[in-house]
Amino acid sequence: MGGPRKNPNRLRAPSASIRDVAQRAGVSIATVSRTVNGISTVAPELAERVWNAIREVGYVPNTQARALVSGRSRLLGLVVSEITNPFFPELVQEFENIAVEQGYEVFIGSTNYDPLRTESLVRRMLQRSVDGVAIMTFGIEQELIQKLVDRAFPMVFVDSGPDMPNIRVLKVDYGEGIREAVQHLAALGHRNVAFISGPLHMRSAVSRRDAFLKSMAELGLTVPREHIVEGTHTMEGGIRATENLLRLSEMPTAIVCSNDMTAIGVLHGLQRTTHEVPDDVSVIGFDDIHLAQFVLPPLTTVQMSCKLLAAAAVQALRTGIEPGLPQSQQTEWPIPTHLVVRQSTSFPRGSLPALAKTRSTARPAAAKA
Amino acid sequence: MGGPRKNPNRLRAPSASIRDVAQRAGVSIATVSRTVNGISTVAPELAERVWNAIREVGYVPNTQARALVSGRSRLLGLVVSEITNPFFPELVQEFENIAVEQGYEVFIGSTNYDPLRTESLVRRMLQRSVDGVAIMTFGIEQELIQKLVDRAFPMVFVDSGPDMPNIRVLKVDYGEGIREAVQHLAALGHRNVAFISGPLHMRSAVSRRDAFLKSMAELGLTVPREHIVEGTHTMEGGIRATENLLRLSEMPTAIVCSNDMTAIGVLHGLQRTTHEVPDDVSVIGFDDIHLAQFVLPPLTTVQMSCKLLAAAAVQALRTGIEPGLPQSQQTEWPIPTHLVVRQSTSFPRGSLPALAKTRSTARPAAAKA
DNA sequence: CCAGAGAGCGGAAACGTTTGCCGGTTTCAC
DNA sequence: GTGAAACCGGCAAACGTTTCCGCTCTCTGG
Repeated sequence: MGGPRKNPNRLRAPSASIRDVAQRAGVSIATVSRTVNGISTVAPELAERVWNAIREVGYVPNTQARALVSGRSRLLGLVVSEITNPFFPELVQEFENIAVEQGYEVFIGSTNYDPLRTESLVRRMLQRSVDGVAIMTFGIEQELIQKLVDRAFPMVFVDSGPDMPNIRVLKVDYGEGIREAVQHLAALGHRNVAFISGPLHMRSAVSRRDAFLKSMAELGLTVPREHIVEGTHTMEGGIRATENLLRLSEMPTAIVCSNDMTAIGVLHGLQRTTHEVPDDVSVIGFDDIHLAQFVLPPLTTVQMSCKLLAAAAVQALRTGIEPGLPQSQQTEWPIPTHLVVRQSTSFPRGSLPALAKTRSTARPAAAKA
Repeated sequence: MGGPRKNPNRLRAPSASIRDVAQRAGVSIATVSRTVNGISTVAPELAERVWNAIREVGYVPNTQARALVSGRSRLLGLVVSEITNPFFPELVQEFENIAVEQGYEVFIGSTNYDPLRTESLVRRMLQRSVDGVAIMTFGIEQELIQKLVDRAFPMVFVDSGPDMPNIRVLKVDYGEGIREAVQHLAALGHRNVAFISGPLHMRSAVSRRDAFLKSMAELGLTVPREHIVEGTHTMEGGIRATENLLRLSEMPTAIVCSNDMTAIGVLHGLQRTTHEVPDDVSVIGFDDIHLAQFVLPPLTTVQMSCKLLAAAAVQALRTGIEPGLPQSQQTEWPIPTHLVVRQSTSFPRGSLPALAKTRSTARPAAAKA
């Protein structure tokens, strides 16, 4: 009978420990441990007895003790830039699902673009001894990263991490999806396409803009400088940028946005000034957040799959954490993007009026290069 | 010089331990521990020496070991219903800020309204031995809760927990804010006000609807049954509910919604059918999510402060965790709600046209009972 | 001058695991 | 029948803390 506990000042009655199980099953704690961890050198009928004992005493392994002795916490850090931006909760959700599936727990934190906050966040993660961390944001202090790299700490970046060994990077193929978007517009007859970028101090925002310019150039389409406006990746930014575009002498017939929130802002900005989408102006977003399906009109957008992103991130981290895994040498993980055509894009205003009537049935598919 | 570690198969080089500090400072590990934990029986100059040593060797206490021996993880569980619903990220953010401020870390999980998922989530939290959990959602299995109650496990519910001892409840005062909303509308001249509720299996949704009916009754205003429609607390639900209201012979001049996403859906539904807000119909939301300020028109809404909610939740949990704290007997924590007037409400269509012109300057403040 | 109290510090036990090592039992080929 | 090999399972040493207990001083009061 498990004797009385020695330490009287603990908070709550501790639950059954490995010793209780061992006693009940009539084996040593080592055998219980091996059984729980699925180590094959335990005889089947003994394992059976252990499992029964575990069920009977209601044993739950103590994570702290496990982590302490094994040096692994089975905890993954996930750093996002702001959790209140609709794209991130979806990512967090998927990341968590996948991590849990693989037996990990997730430690989430958002930086709010604040370097100090970021630093303290990473520090807190290390203090909780996460096994690795996925940095899905930008602007983290170089110095802090260097420290982690030196300790061979598993890290994953999105898009473009610092160019260091032992760092894995999820390479999002912006070009692919954005080319599809541009070609979709071109196929519809648009020549005059504007782009609202994200804040240009973000490398991902720059990548998206450059992908847009490249795709336009490929089709021999020029983009006047005033048709590239800098937004903020928020609805407000989209609204403001739209106001600027509306003031132009030659308004574009289509607007491509660096993310969906911007595009939704554009939708609002246009509706406010009684421009119809897509009849007067076509709008394309980027990300394919959940909301994109439910705005009016449903947003045509370039999908960057949260699921793929999350799955790649978890997988990449695991290759850094668990030595035996395949792909452990892979440092770049490609993430595809694709156009999803909904109802915010159509023929340019005034062109092909006959076809425009039947637009909803005659939706052209995205053109492939 | 700290001899070589015994266990060769750990992942990464362990960082400095309490022993390294002790050695460097020429004291025992007990003294280091006492210094770190601010126990006053350490002589000042010794403490000084210890702190120096800590800085020199870059010591960071090992959370796992701490938790193992002290029985406390300084980890709080936070269960929300769906992280992708814009209200929750804001709550999560605030909760995290406050928890971290008080030296806790947060273990977030979302149930997606799935009882199975909820159960496994709570189980995972217990396995990570959280010190307490805030359940900001509904539909959790009674049985599971009972188990936790039996273990005197600190828990906080929003709104209405099971009526059990040792459970703390954040009592949101829906009546207050909703009365302000209704009186604001009545003061503007509205008599004919509809309500779009949340899913009625949620007790909070029922509470909000009842608060609305009560406030209307207080003013002697009747609400025909078809002016109460059930939504889903999502944008889609708001759009659908609006479509239903528009089909009615007698359309309401104002619509109060059970949450902001619903109200935003209503905005879309009305714009789609060329009804102007607020000139044709006034709309009021609930929650005051960040987005509410940025839709067009900016949404008049009842604010339920995330910050207050989060602060109360953390504080209530702490009273259950740390024995010495004041307020430890308090089981109900009141959360006030208040109307925030923006631009989605105005005089009813057709009435007071002269005043309506100057509406933006003549905005009436919320009436108090 | 001495007894007793207290302050300040160190030794060591405990927390609940994982895992290296070793000893015992079986199996099988010769 | 014997030896080696394979297989299983137990012992005990870690992991890095907190905290109890007891020892040594330094005061203080008588």
